[in-house]
Amino acid sequence: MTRKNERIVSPEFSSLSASIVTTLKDQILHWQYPPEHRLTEAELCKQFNVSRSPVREALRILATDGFVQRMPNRSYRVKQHNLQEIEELYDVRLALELFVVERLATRNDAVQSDIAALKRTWTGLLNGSPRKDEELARLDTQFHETLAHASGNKSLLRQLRAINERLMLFRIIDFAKTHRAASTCRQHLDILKYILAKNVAGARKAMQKNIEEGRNNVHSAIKDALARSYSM
Amino acid sequence: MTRKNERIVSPEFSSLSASIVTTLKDQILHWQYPPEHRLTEAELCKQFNVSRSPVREALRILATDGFVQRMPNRSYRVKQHNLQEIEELYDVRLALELFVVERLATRNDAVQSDIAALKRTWTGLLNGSPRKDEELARLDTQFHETLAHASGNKSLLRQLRAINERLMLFRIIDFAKTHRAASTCRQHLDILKYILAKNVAGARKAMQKNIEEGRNNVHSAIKDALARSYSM
DNA sequence: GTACTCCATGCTGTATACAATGTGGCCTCA
DNA sequence: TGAGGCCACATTGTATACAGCATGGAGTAC
Repeated sequence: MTRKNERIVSPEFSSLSASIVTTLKDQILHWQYPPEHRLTEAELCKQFNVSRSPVREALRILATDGFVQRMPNRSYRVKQHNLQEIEELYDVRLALELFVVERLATRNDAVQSDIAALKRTWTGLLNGSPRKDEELARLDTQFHETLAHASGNKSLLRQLRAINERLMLFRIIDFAKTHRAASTCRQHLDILKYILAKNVAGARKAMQKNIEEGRNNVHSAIKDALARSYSM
Repeated sequence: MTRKNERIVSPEFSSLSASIVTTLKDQILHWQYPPEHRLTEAELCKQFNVSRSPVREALRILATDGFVQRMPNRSYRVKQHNLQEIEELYDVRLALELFVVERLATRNDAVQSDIAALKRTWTGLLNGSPRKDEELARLDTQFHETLAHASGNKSLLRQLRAINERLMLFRIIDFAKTHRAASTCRQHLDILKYILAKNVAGARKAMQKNIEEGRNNVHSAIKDALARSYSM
């Protein structure tokens, strides 16, 4: 039996807004709201059974994280990522991650354990049973973020995380492509190999290939989707 | 004669919080508040003669922009950038800007006018009369952001701007170094030269040298400052 | 003198009331 | 019939009241 004023929000969060943020992010990522959907404060107040203060705060956070678009003195709307923006984010990833592998291949001080763990994981994935798209997308994200972590630059890692959060939607599309899983495994193992061999140029090339393949998959998938929606 | 309830905030901002944000940023950048200084909402309410709502919003924005540090359920404090964080930010700059010059040197489509304008500006600065540190820091920032703009990646430009905002304090330190102005001019002109010559490796090297010199200046200046403050 | 408890205080977190702004529809007038 | 002005409504911006958490100091036991 639910009491009238019971909170919908998960208890593991100290503040209401933080909980609202994660819930909304999750809902947006799972297409619960269509792009361009209008979000009003009052509506969310009812949905979460809280007052406007935490809802407002959550919306501001979502806006800076790029999940919703704020229109001053009007409402918010679920952000529609256009093709160009996605390409741009993939390029920023490229910039950051090429730097990461270069750093790792140049001075690999205390990161050997991280690299070794990744090697085990992705060798296992290459030979193991197939996984769900969403899980692969998550593991792929984890691979790239682990490398960034190993580079020791916390600021860079934070930026990369923010980008990956926004791209998660499209990474899932990426892994819907057949054979993408196997090719990702091989590419990831390549990257690790070059890092361990301290081959900077090779590591950069391997990383570039990996990211560009993802970008191309997403690009064509979205163009197909647009073409289909126009023809309807 | 000031009326009792007159606003201190500038009128060019639609919202109070936006005005508070820029004012506080400016004050923090000009050492109005010492690092670690505690900022309470009530105090700022009095200072700006507004209620807690816009002040709270402003503080959240400043926290995500890295100017203040939020301590949940406690107050905020003016962020003290330690040496490691600054180094990290310089590395993120490096990652982004190496990508930018590579892009510019590879496919320089419609950016010729931007590049040419920068060339004029910095040739003039090399031969012209000396400028103030703060103005040089501003011009330097502008140089790097113009290149990012010319690369056409709006997301990357936004990230770079955010970083530069945080680093402005230290860029001014950088240009306090004698001869830094002249060497910056030469390095900037070098970068432009290699871009126009479509020499990717040269452009990358030149950009790296320029950024690293700034980083080293800041590094030694801060270490000196710390040493002095410990000996007092 | 030290460590522990408890409470007062200051501050943020949340709720709600009021002000201001933008939008859409209706009405009027040419 | 079409354009422009005006008003009502929906929604955000701002102010304020109340709740709850965190800290530090007084007081007490040992």
